[in-house]
Amino acid sequence: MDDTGFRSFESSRSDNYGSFEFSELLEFDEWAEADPGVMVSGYPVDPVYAAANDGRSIVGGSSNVEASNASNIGSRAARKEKVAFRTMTEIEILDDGFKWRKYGKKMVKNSPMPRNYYRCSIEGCAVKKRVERDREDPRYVITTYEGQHNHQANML
DNA sequence: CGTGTTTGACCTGCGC
DNA sequence: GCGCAGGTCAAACACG
Repeated sequence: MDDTGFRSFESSRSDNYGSFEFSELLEFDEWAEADPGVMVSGYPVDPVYAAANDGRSIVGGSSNVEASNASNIGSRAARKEKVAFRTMTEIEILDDGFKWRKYGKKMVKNSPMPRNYYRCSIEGCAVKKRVERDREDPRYVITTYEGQHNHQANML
């Protein structure tokens, strides 16, 4: 497992996550902005959502999709990944092993609750995270990850 | 003293 | 071309 994250998550959690469980993967969009033809046909495997899972892997393994399409462009960051999923939890600050810095809050019309925008604190890491409450189920939190980390998640 | 959070303002894209 | 919604930035503040 030499992924970009997905480790060091076994002993940092508290009991706050008692009611923490993944409900379902809402949606995911991946697109190659350079060459749509090389787009991976699988699913976006961002180690992030597995890390936030406290041991229960929701997506299983397979995290080498980037090696498949990075062969013709020659540069990384050739594609963005957006992963959104709903989580049943009281807290909205899901600690996935990365350090997040909130950079904005916006009131969305679709939801009575404002949406929060987070960004990875590590320099060079352009991963963004968007946290918002489910409109129909306030006890659910919709977390959207965008991008991939280029460092270890071991920075707590 | 350093880091992270807060909040309003500003910018951009899209729809009409 | 204008308006709306969403997304981002930046200054000030609070906290460790």
